[in-house]
Amino acid sequence: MLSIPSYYPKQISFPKGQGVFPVNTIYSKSFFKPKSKAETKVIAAKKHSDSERRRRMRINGQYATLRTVLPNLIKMDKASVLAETVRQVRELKRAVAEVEAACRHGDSDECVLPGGVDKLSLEQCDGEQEGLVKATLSCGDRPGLISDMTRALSSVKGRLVRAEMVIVGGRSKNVLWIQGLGDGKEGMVALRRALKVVIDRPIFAGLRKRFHLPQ
Amino acid sequence: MLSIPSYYPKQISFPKGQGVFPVNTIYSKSFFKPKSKAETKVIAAKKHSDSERRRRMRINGQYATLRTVLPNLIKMDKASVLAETVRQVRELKRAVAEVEAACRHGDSDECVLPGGVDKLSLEQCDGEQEGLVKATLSCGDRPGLISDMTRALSSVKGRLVRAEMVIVGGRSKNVLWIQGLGDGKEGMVALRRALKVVIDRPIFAGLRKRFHLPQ
DNA sequence: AGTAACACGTGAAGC
DNA sequence: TGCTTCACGTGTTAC
Repeated sequence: MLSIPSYYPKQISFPKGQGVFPVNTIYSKSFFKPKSKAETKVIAAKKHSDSERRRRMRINGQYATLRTVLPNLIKMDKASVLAETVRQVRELKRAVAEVEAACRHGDSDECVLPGGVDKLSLEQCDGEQEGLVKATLSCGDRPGLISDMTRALSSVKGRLVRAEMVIVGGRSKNVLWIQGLGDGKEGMVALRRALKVVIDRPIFAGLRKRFHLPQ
Repeated sequence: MLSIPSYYPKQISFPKGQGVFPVNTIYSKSFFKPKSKAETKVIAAKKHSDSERRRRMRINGQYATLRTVLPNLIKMDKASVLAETVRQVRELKRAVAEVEAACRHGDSDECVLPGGVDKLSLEQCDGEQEGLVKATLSCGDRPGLISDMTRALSSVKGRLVRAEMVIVGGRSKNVLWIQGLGDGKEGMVALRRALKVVIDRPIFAGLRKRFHLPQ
């Protein structure tokens, strides 16, 4: 534990100019072009220590940010800040993994019905309506499933005229009626492909990849 | 970017013992009790630089751990490691918050049915069975809801003899028949209190508190 | 007192 | 070559 020492740089602690030679921030305003060996050395040293100070400030700035991002990090020394960060990051990753697992197949005792198989079928409705297609898809329910379906539909030409959806036992069954796909089979193909993506998308695929979560 | 310099401490870089006076790890095995000013000074300096080295090792050890915990941190200099950590931690927190929000009320377009109000009602079954109580509770579905109910039931005296559960539209309706609560109304009161907790529990309350998530 | 944490400047090494 | 990053030892401050 630490109570933020006062010797922490309040601002930019500017050069004290205590060198033997006149040295300023621009590192060489000397009019004598042929600088002496000693002078160049001092200038280089100054430059060096300056950039080192900048580096320290960069690092300490990130420490400061880190302290604001995660709780309970203020008043901790650097080593503890890092250790606590590691701990909390692990916890966060575990949390995400757990939530994901919970959303994927619900609680174990919640699986009263057999898992079922993901299915997708398209069907041309010959009847009163012209060019009406009925799409039936069933898959595991997940947050964002309907959003994904909406997005998929907006990527094809037709428009949704009716929908029936039911979620039970952690699975989702959806029947969609789409009109105006076009005459050829291109519309059907595109629709099938788009909906296939929705069905096949793993839950939180992005999260899993981004943070190297298990499974 | 950085390609892991070779001057990284391979192992414990032990004292080189280059001082004017014999100095070892125990910092003073000198037989001459009245240590000279100079000697104590050197010993103190050694001690100081040693503890500083230990501090550095502590910090660098945590950097190493951090590099293994989060992806894409290897081959990054310290400042970038911290910056990337900040970025990824923010992303993780956002992810948890999003998932939580998604699980809390589903996607906005998923709310085709009115949200409904959380309800809990207990009812004494007068009939063939002795001391049978029917509890009906409906609330928003969430991961762990059934676990919570199970826990709640295990905390009261009676035992579950029958249950009906249905989840639709992100909401969960549950009817539980409990037997052996006891004759008085204490059993009913306890059961109601336990189930009330289940209904009122916010989703992922723990996560939210632990990581200071918004809302 | 003595310990712990920090900033600083410097030499070394890699690109 | 210069620029960057690091480890190191030291001076300083706080408890």
